[in-house]
Amino acid sequence: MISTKGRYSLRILIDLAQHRNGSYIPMKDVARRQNISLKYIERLLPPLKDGGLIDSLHGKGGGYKLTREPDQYTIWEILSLAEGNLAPVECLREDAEQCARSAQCLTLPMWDNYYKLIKGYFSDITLADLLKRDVEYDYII
Amino acid sequence: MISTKGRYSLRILIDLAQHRNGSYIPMKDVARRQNISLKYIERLLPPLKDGGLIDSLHGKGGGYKLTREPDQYTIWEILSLAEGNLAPVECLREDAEQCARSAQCLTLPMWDNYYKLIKGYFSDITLADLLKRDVEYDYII
DNA sequence: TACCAACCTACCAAGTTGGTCTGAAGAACG
DNA sequence: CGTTCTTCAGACCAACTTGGTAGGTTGGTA
Repeated sequence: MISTKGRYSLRILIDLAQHRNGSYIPMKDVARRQNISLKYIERLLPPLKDGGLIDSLHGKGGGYKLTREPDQYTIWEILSLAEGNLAPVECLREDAEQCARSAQCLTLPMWDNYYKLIKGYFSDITLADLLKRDVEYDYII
Repeated sequence: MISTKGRYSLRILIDLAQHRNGSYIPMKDVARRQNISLKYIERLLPPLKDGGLIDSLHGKGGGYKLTREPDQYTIWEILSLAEGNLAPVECLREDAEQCARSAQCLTLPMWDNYYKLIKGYFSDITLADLLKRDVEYDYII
């Protein structure tokens, strides 16, 4: 299951996209609109900022804003940063060392293709796609 | 991430398939071959048995065996039973009540198609497919 | 300099994961 | 009948993750 880390992060970025006007948007407003505790939101933002998805400004008139246009964010990028990683098994994580049994593993090809499949799916959807509802997310299987 | 519940369950069923001979196979043997503690294996089996994937017999000469041929098991079925459910978000679980915001939810269609995608993927792979290595799990995206 | 908002750190309750341990009960076999 | 082998049921446990809350500090603007 996708945790609140991923789901809330998506909602925060959607909110920033919907209310973007060039200046910084305080999280107090996002928290109120999205009905998420401000304190919890603050814990979700550092990875998004470190990943370069958002820009921040301290102090009065400060807040956060998107660094790009909504169609320049893929959902994969957002979820990966928010959740840490989305690999289905340990041995497919980016930072994983090669598993000793990988050559004989009967399930690894299945996990590997699964990972590619979901990566492809979420990489083809952008933040802008989510903003315009009524869009069908086509896929062929 | 797929937990050990799902991954070990798969390995147990693969083992039962590889060593099937019509009679019951004691889990002691499976535990030794798969290098998984017998006690932990015993905790994974009830859902698989309740789901009708395996049959058991008490006592001497007893153990577990598959109830069908390996090509009659889909990976989706196995993982669903072992993991409980694989829905990416709460509102897509079988037992979930309709979410109040579902009509306006900007992300629900994305989750819904994601769920269908992975369900389709794992439903097209059978236990028999895993047994014959070198098989490519084709997908189109 | 006052104010505001990001930012950092610590803390906490509840649930999940990945086990272990003890024992009961059913079935076969000598 | 009793032993042996196996499933099966249940309690227990440590470590980790999730989903928060609380308090205070820093940095920037007006």
